[in-house]
Amino acid sequence: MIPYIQLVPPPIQSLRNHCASCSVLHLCQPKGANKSELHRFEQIISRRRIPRERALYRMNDPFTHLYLIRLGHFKTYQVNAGGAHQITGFQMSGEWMAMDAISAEHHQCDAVALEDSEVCEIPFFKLTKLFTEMPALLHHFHRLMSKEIARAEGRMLLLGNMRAEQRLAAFLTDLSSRYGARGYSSISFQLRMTREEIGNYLGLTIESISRLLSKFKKQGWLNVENREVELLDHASLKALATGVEPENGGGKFAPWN
Amino acid sequence: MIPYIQLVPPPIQSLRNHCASCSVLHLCQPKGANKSELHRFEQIISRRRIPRERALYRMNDPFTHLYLIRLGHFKTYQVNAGGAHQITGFQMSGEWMAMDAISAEHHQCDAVALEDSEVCEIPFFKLTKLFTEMPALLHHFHRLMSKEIARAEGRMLLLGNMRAEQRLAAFLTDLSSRYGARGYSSISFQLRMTREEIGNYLGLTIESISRLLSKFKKQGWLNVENREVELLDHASLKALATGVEPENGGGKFAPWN
DNA sequence: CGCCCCTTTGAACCTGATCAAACTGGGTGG
DNA sequence: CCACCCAGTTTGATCAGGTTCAAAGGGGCG
Repeated sequence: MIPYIQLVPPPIQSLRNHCASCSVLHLCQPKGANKSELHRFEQIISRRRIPRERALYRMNDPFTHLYLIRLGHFKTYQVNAGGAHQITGFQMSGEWMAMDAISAEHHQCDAVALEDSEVCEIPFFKLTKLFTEMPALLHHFHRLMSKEIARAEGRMLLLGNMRAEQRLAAFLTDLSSRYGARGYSSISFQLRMTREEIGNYLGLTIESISRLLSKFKKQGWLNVENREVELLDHASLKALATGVEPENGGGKFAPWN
Repeated sequence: MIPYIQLVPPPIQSLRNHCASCSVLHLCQPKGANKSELHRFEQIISRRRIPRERALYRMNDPFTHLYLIRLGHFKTYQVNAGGAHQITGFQMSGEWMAMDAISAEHHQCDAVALEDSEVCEIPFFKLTKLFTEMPALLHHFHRLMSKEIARAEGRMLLLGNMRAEQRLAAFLTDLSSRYGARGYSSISFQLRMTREEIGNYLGLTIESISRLLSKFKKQGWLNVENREVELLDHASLKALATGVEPENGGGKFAPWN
């Protein structure tokens, strides 16, 4: 286990009740939420710090809370009967976790912090009570869940249809746009995960990821040094990711063309 | 386009307002829904027939309704910029569709009937109004959406982790259990989709599907004749699907073992 | 009966996996 | 301070699963 600096937990007071000034408020709450609504929300939530490599929850844990990442990055992965891992997602600030657990009432995957992180912990039962009085919040919640389904469908397209190059390009442009949406640079960012984790996420091996990064670098599409990435030719990466191949229009997996 | 028998639309009366006797009521409504609740639900829905090969909705159509399949089978698929298709799911009676469209307010995929089918059409806006008065229905709806996310994650594991054999075994055992849950035989059923569609769904080619079916047949695990399937050794298929390989415990993509 | 689509089967090929080894950078201990 | 260590990464060589290309074999419907 890699050593890391254990954060000293601050007094609990400083970790509560500051929704109005929260940096991910716009992702957590619907537009136009008023003060009294925020206040109600504040009363049911609590904040929690998760050190790097630590699990927020594990598969089969009973489901009680939803989580919203305030700060940091997580990975979620499933483990099958044979012990093989599959990373189902990398989550960053403003993104929700554990919505897949509502149905079975226990968690469907492990959620592990990729760096020291902080989450908002939202008791699902209490949240549903709020829904009856705050229809805008309910609708917002439905959109969030729906988005999660749509996102998963996009990954099916990636894993079922794309070749290795396309997968990595899609991965990088996805990260890029998500950082952009958070006000960070969309062309220069740091990978929070290892090559191995990227490979697992994309259904490829670590060697393939390494080779592809070298290839993209050689083609002048990006710079990469350790975990520091700089996208130099976003257009080419995006074109590759969206399946618009210069050579032939379609790619090998396009039986209906 | 394959010709099909166009059903003569029955009088609209016979297609409405029979929730209490609906064969998929238990999948549509929460347990213990009472008569008055059912009646309210009946008032907002309508039934609709979709002939084979016809689309229920198409990608980018504006989202207005959710759909519940009463009878028949559908496939949903996305098309990327390069024209490549990816089938994201095969849906059967009692399953919901279009929950991925709530967020973007337009459909994320095409939904096409694999045979003459009948759906329940549920106006989403009116449904949300019911939620405020019927909390059990709301919770049921949340479980449905959550289940959809969990199902998608399962497919990620399949597409990212499993080899061809495992994918097909997982596909067959999944169908088996779903038919079983509907009161049909779980060992003998008819495939509603072509080999090509199965291949696309599993990220494989039609030739691979054909070869694998032949192989399974040769191993005595199943009988298959055209679209008629009979599972003879469900246990072996299940073991293969869940990643418990007899040779080595884990499979090639298990870097953390 | 004959067409057409779907499917099966065979052979060659290729992408990405596997196996192997060297390299890197940061942390540790002498 | 430097040698060492270790995990993560890069790069090379070989291998193989699954695709691609090709052609023949049904089955259903006109």
